[in-house]
Formats: sequence, structure tokens, C-alpha cells
Amino acid sequence: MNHNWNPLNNSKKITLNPQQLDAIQNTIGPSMIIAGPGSGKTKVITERIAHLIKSGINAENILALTFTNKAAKEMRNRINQIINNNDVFSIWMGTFHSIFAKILRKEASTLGYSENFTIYDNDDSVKLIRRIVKDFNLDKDIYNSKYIFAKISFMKNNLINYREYKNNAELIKEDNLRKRSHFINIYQKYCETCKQSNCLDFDDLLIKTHELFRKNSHILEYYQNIFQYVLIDEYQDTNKVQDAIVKQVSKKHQNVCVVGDDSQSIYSFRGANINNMLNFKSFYQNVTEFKLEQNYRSTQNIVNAANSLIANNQKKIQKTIFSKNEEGEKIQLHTYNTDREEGDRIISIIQNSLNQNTLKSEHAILYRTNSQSKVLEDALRKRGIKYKIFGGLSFYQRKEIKDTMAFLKLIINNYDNEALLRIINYPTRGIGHTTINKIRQKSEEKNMSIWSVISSNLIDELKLTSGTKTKVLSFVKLINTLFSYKQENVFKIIEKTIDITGLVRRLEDDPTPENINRIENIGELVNTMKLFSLRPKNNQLIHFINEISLDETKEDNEETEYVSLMTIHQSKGLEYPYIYVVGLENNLFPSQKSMQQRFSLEEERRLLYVAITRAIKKVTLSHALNRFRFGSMGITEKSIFIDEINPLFIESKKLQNRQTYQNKQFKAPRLHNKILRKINKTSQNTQQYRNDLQVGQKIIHNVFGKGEIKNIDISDGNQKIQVYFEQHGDKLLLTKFAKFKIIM
DNA sequence: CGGTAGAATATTTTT
DNA sequence: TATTCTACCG
Repeated sequence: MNHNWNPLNNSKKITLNPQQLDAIQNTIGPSMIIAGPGSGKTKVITERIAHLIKSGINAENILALTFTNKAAKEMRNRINQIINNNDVFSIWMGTFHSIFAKILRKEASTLGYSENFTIYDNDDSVKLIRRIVKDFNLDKDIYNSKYIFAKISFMKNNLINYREYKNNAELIKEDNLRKRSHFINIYQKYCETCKQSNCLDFDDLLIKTHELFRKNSHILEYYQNIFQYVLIDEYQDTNKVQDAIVKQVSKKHQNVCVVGDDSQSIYSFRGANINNMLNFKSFYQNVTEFKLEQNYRSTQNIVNAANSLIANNQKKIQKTIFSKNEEGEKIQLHTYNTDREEGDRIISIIQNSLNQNTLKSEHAILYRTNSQSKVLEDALRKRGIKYKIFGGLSFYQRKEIKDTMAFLKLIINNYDNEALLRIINYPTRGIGHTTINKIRQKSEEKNMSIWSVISSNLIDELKLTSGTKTKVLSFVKLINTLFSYKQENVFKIIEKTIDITGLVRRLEDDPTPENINRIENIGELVNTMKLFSLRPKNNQLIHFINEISLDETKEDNEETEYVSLMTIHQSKGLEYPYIYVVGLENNLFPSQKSMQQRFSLEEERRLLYVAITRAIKKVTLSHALNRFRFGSMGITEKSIFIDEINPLFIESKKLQNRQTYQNKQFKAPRLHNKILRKINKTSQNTQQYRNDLQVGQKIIHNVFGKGEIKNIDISDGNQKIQVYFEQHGDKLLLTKFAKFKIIM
């Protein structure tokens, strides 16, 4: 946990309620723990594992899967506090991805990979797809690489491999209809290229594990015997493959315990399927269900407000979350003119609170999208308040780090084409597009890795000029030199790499502030590797690569006294006394895309539910009437979610001089052409919904006259009302076009 | 082949 | 606005 406000509070009450005790002690057979926010979920899981160990179960027979490395670490620490011996290190505990990577490395040969495979991050995957699309001569807009990647990922996570895709008439027909008939070719090529490069992407870590178990019953049985007790945290966020693997490994002993909260499922974009949770009871027989409904974290007002919001969702497990804490302050709702004003005012509220002796680390500002952090950052900087932004570009995603790592990856797995292409001409050594294309063509033709082409006699078949050939050969020599250090300690490897490749020298030649920062980052990587090399075991380069590919959280022992800024997704599992949720506007939160479909709108609602329930003492919600987005100012509309919260638990702060700003907007002469069109467009988009309508209301329409609303339907993203008109009978109206007034 | 300037493009969330 | 891509010139 990253807060230092009263650490004593953090160890929570030692007494357990009866439901919690039940969930800890009943460890036999399938069970599902439905744990509302703040209900002591982590405590229950850790106590349950400790209970297993205390009752004589071997730690190495326990599998505990989490979603984030942070959660895994936290859990390990807390179990350690309870049992306080080395057993805790024998538990198979980690993220799905890291545990499966471990298994796959051991069993790689069975699947036709070698154990030194490297892992592609999303960036690598998208780049590879972009190249495939180009090679196929396809339109890069229709076959947008990010979209294609998302689709491939979705298919993989739903266990539809390219062979099955090809044979699925419906999917193919759908692609043809949408003029994306080549999708399947890209999908296939992508999979083949990854395989040939001896690389796995994030999704492969899951589907290959599933395949391993499915095709090799003896291997499955081996792991079934190891994993006698299986625990899954955040089960509501598992996708189809993950769920399938859980079912595979727990089939024999059936001691599977899933923990989660359907109301906090916020990762469906990654294939998470809330149905895994909803269907758990029908898949397993004799499931014991535990409900943790008491929220120990938040005030009654916060819990009640959150409940009233989530009540608008249809798909959920019945439960009643309640708090016995003090009633607390109402939720504050602020309306501001602009996003900048919103930023300034929210920060000044925090400033005031700090003046009343709260700590910076007690405050967290949450937003829907990372780009919203900027105005807040400016305001914090202006007041000199220390803050930390979580997320954004992680250390290992920075260009200079990826460049450096590409050399290291190549040392481990010289089939890794992505890594090779990244550095074949970086730092620039005179190997340009033309040459690279020739090399790639040959590698395609011979069905060999790029490295095999340039490091063998095949290089003579490329018809390169002698000058270019020399350059390529010196690159080969450079990499070969690096290969020779493969078994050395990682610190030596990184030092040699930097020295031989001139990575840093190149940056030093052009000491712009950015480059100096890059050099510092590389320095930090060197330090990290130095520390890593001092580990007693598992300190080889392959371990390093593997670990950082799957765990991007970098340890930092910095000061922890700061205001936290993060997306709501990142705030999951955390808690803060004061929570500020900014930008509650339609098309931002809920996001534009989600407003089209009911199920994704429900997910956005859960997202706000998660945000609100992070708070211990006080929640402040805000929205701006005008927001600077996509390079220009646009008029916004407050989020439909605001009115869904029961007004009993909300206190609104009225906005002053609201008119002035808007008038300025429209009076400004230059706004006329382009910008005005833009504003009209946005406001058209945003006015698809009206939340002041109710069934039974009387309206008067400009053509049909008086009528009564019989039904409201937003299922296809367009709000439609069915109205019975006295003179014209039943009519279906689109509210975004219809001209009418409510009369009672 | 390399560098750069100006154009095009994208803005949801992440292991 | 911020980042990435493209086209062109040296």
C-alpha cells in the first residue's frame, strides 16, 4: 500500500466477523467469496492461505493467482506477517501471466518453443502487425494495427485460434461484410511470425498454457497434483482462457476458491467476462458461497451513494453492502466552467484541507483517462504541492530503455525479430530501409529468422553493395560479441552492451535535456541490473528479462508523502481518506464508446462505483461545462451518472457566473467556421440522451401535440421514447431530433 | 542513407 | 495538444 497516513489503521481490526471467519476456515471444495468494497477481502484471502498452511498443507501445494504484481506482493507480505516463516516463499503466488510463464518455460519444448523464448509487449505486437499489414499491401486505415491487435487479442482470449477462426463461417462472413476479409490472413501470419521468432505475447502466455494442459494429460495431471488448493483473486476480471485454465488445474481436487465482486468488474476491454463469476455456481457442484457485505472502509453516506448508483445496473449478484461507520459527510458535487478551473479549484480544496493538517498522502485524484492529469499537474505545480502520477508510460516502456533491452533480448533469443529490427540501425550505422527490406524478404522466403539470414552465407544472396554489406557484417559482429557474454553476470552484460553499442555515447553527443534524462534512465537500468546481479540465485540475464517483461512495477524507496493522481482502473484495490473524481461528463465518463451499448455503459457505472468506494471519509465529484480536448474547447454535458446517485447523499455546490463564460465562447468572432462546426458536432453527439424524461410524463410536441410517454429505450445508443398522442396515437421519437416540451 | 520539417492522427482502461 | 508518420532534400 502506498500511503503513510496512520499506518496503524492499515492493519485493520483483528476481530473477524462470522462471514469472514467462515470464508477463512471452510477450505474444502469449490467456494466463492463475494467481497464488496472495503469488506476485508485481502485479509480473508491471506488468513485463508495462512490457515491452510497452519493446518498442515504444504505451501508448495497452494496456487494463488492475482491480477497485478502489486497485489501479489502485498499478499505475500501480509501472509508473512501472519505465519512468519519461509513457507510463504514456496506458495505459487503471482499474476496469471507470471506463473504461467514459469510453467511454459519449463514445458516449452512440448509446445515447440525453446525455453529461452522472449515475451512481446503490446508495443512489439502492434509494430509487428503494422509490418504485416504493409507487407500484405493492405489499407492501413481499414486494417488499423491497434484495432487488429485488439481483435486478435479478443479472439485469443476467447480461445478462438486462427484455424478455428478460418473455419467459422459466421466470423468470416462478418469480416467480408465489413470489408475486412483479410483479417484472418493477418491473424494467421501474426501467430506464425511469433512462433517463428520464439516469442510469446501476453495472451499467448495464457492460451499456450491452456493448450499445454489440453493436449498433454500427463503434464496436466502433474500440475493438478501440485495445485491442491487454488485461489483466484479478482475473479470478476478473469477472461475465458483464464477461467478455463483454472478449471483445468482444479478439476482433480476441486479445492478452488474464487474471490471477487461482480460490481467491480472493469476490465472487459481485456476480455474479462463477468459471466465467469455469475456462472461459477452452475459449473461446480456444491459451491459454498460467502458474502462479505459489511464495508469497514467508508462512511455510510459513501456506501449509500455508491449503492444507489450501482442499483442502476441490471446484471449483478444480489447483495447488500452496508457500513456501520459514522454517517460522514455527503458527497460533494462541484460544477466548473472549464477543465482548467476544475483543476485549479480541486487543488485549492486539497490545499485548504492540507492547511487543516491532513496529509498529502491522504488525497487521491481519480480520472477516466490519463490525458486528464495535465491540468491537475499544472495546478499542483503552481501551488508547490508534491504529487505523483501513477501509470502513463512505465519505465520499461520508454524508448531508450526498450532500445537497450532489445539488445539484451536478442542475446537471449536471437530469433526475436522484433528486438532485432528495433536495433539493427539504432544507433544509426548506415543500414537503411532498402537494406532492411531486402533482408526481411530473404527471411520470409527462406522461412528463417532475420538473424539467421544476416549471420549466415545467405547474406551473399542479398545483392548488397559492398559498403552496405560491411555495415551489416559489423552489426553481426557486434551482436556476436554480445552473445559471447551471455553467461556473464547481468551487470557486466549491460556495461559491455552500452560500451560496445555506443547507446549512451550517441545521446551524450547531443545533450538536450531529453537526452540527458534518457541517459539517466539508462543509468537507472544499470543500477537495477547491478542489484539484480547480487541476488543469490536466479540472477541470470534470462531471469532478468523474464521478470521485467511481466512486472513493470519498479521499486522506489522515495518519499511517499504526496498527492496521488491516477486513473480509476489503477486505483482498484487502494483506499484513501479523500477521493476526488474529476471530469464527470458524458462522452468522457462514461466514455464516448461506452455510451453506445448497454453492457459497456454498465461497466462505466461500475468504474464510478469503484472510484467512489475507494474513499474512507469524503468523496468530491466534479465536472466542467467546457473542456479543452482534441486541441480545442468544446461544450460538455454532465455525466448521466451524477443524477443516478440518490440526491439524499449528495451536496451540490452551485456555480457562479456560468453565463459569462459561455457568452464569451459564442461571441468570439473567430469561432465561426471550423470551431463552431466542431462545437455543433459535439453538442449533437452529446444530446443523444435526456435524463429528465420519465415514463408517464406529459409532453407537447411541435407536430403531434399533447401526448404521454409510454416507454424510454436507450438500448441501441439512441434514446427513443414511445409516446401516445391524443390525436395521433402511438409514435416512436428519437429524443435527439424530436422537438417537444415536458408539460407535467 | 539520414535528418528534419511539416503533416497527419489520435485520444480508455493494462498484464 | 502531443505524438507519430511521411516526404523530401542534402
